[in-house]
Amino acid sequence: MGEFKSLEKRLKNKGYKLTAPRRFLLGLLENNPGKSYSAQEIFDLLKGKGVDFSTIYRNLEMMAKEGILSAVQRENGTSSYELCLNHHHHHLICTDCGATRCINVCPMDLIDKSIWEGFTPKKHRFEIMGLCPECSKKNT
Amino acid sequence: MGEFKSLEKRLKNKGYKLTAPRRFLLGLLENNPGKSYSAQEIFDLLKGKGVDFSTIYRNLEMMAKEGILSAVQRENGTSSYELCLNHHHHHLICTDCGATRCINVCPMDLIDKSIWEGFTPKKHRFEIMGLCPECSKKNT
DNA sequence: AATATAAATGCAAGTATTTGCAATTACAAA
DNA sequence: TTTGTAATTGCAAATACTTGCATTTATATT
Repeated sequence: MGEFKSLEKRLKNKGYKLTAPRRFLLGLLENNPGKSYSAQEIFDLLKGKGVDFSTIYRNLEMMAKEGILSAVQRENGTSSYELCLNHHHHHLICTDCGATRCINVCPMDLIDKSIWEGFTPKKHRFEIMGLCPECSKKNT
Repeated sequence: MGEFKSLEKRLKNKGYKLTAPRRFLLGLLENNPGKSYSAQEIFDLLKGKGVDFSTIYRNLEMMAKEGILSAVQRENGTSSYELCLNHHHHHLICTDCGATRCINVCPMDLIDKSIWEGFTPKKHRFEIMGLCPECSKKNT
């Protein structure tokens, strides 16, 4: 709740308007911490609110760019998004049920700086696909 | 050349037919080691050979699954592919000119095993986006 | 509270990706 | 070599993703 309010504030501080679609979107993510959704999934969940797909799509991209959401690439290449309340982190992604779990290790902190050889790193992507504890048991 | 022959053999050994589109595809990648191409780029380069886009698309996916090609996700989400002659590796990707360079460090070797907590890792993705040495200079 | 105005939305069109299927082709077996 | 058969292809249709633009809406200003 407090967190939710502050997310709306963050949007406004960055100069964005606080519209109904954006409230729905943040509300959904806020009420499901740790879950990540694709644009299509959010569209389905918000059916009845009359929000257009493209609006969801554009807002997810915008919020990811602004650092309000973090984007996770699923195995099939589609992007999913979740609230990014904390600091920089990566994800374990269950290929069976889709659950994600944050991990705090970042390979950029671990690798040897000598590999760059003139390359200037800006961003990176690191995701681990596999089976979550529950699905690991199921699939034995 | 020798390598090329063996790639065709690997396809046959796995039970795939050696068709004209597949020869074109492997030939192109073989002649441009270290370069990675999207399906669309290969389609454009093979214009005149009369190969359908969907054929290229499906073969790239197939060869990636078979470990003949390695798939690299570009920043915008589209997949590009390159010959995967060596062992497991990751990439530096220039966001300006698109060049890729292989690196041999793998985060999976570096991270602490205690993070799994019941999760069973199967695959992972690790890519570093930034500017290659040339583009680093250009953009100063 | 009314108004001006720039941002955001919904719609529809555009592009890109993926799939189903009938026709074709590689290749194993005769 | 010819033939049979399943894999593969090209085409076209179906999805999925992205964008342009006229209309609407949030909000700063009066």
